[in-house]
Amino acid sequence: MTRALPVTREENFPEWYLAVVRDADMAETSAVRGCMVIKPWGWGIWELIQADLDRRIKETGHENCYFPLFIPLHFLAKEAEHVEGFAKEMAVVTHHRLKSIDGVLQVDPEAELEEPLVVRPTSETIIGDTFQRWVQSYRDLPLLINQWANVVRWEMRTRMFLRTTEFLWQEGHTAHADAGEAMEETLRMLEVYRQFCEDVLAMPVIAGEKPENERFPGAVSTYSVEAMMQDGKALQAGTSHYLGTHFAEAQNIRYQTADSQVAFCHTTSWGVSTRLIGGVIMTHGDDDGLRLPPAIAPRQVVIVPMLRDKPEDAVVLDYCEGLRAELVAQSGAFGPVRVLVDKKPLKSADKRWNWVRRGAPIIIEVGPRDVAGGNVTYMRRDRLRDGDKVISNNSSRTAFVAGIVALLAEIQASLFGEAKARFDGNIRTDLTSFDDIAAYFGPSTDDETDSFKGWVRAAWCKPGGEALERAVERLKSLKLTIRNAPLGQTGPFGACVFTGAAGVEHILIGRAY
RNA sequence: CGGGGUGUAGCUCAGCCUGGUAGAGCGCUAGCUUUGGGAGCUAGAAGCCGGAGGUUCGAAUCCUCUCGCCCCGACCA
Repeated sequence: MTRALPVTREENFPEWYLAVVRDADMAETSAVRGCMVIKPWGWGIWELIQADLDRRIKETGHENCYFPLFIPLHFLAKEAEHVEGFAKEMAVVTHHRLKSIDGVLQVDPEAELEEPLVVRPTSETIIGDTFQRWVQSYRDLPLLINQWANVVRWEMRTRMFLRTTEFLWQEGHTAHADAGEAMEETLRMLEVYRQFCEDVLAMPVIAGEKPENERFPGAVSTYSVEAMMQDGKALQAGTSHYLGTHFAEAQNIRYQTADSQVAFCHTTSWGVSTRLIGGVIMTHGDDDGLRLPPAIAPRQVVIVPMLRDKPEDAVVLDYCEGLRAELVAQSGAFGPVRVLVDKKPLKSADKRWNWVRRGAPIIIEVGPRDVAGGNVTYMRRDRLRDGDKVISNNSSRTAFVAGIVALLAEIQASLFGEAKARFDGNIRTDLTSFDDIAAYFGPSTDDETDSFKGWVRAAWCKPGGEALERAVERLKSLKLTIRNAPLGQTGPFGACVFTGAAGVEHILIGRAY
């Protein structure tokens, strides 16, 4: 049983994940603790994610801006809950100069800033400060802004793509005249994320509201899209917050209404990050490496010429180039087909497996026999093997070119279908008491290689305050968390799994990243 | 910040107990063979053994201090 990775998902899921990141050439650790170098293949995926999502953000009326990396310390002090939420994980700039002292380069003690600057963990405060100047009248509303940026959160434990000290994201920030509009915006962007995850990343998610204890610091309500990884754990793939007037009051974002009253704006914020790439890996990856949905594959078709350092090579290369030209002229839902002829002076078998690990949706191998017959011999990354044997598909060149757009769409759909079946098949709805849940998930262990459990969908009475804390503590003893309360629920609901009282809605419970 | 582990070639690690001045596999480079599939053989390049101090004729190895990284816990997109 030979696979392209040194470790299988079954053997050790966390190690498998790291092996994919490394062997698919996506990213590597850097000299800076917790920060990663995103390599061309990983970056190419991110660029495609950005391009598609950026279009969706603009289509819903938003404009891009850029705000500073540094935030004056006193900005954060304004919203109490917000500070408390982030205080423990901030990078702080206190000096502006270095100096060589006794031949050692060090921070110049005389160059201390009057007020420290924090490196943004998120930009609510500095954007709020700007909005306060931009918003004067109801005619300025709604204000719909987005930015693509890096942010820093000084995390104790990091994991490539899933949780890094510095990460990349987009953060949308909007200001509205009233609660209704702001809530509509919050849910609109949540729906944009849901569609994006499913249609582009081929990653099924459930959109819902986070329980009180999982809210964004300073938010009135927080919503998320939650994806299920292949080890059964949940990944929060995107969030959208209704901030009420909390930030507006803290930062004086006010406007004059049509009848000359002064009112506070209702604001929202929403974001997705490079974490999505981690979600793609753990949704679609297999024991041969990454499998990329064509929509975000930097190269959808890779042509590997079988070169032998002989004169015949020229004919093979010509054929490859001709095929490439015909393929890139095809265009479908994902734009013009992205094709690479891999001419690197490596053995063709090595190149093939490199592209298998990277997850290129279609890998074509061209030898003299294909050239002579006008054929295309290719592998589909979504259906690579039959048992241990690699499946080799054959087609005439003309038929292959004519069918490439449909084939890519089929691969996109098949990856989604596979993930969706696993997702739907692993949400238990028949566990109606906490004891059932405890028995199902078993005792808490430190071993991350626990068997696949998926999630539980159960009714609860939506307690708040201390009652919620007690429920959360009980779940915590099983390493479980409440992921969200799915939107669009209809009753009736059974008894609350925590208290036995009448349930008011369903929540999703599972282990999480 | 608590508990555990670990730093030796690009990577994974052996050597350390019982001090004598550095090894393997993979990768890399070159040559030859092989050629519808993750090949074989031969030769070669590559490490002041995390850092500082000490013991010693002599330290990767023993002692002291220090730094980094990994795993587990508290925190999180």
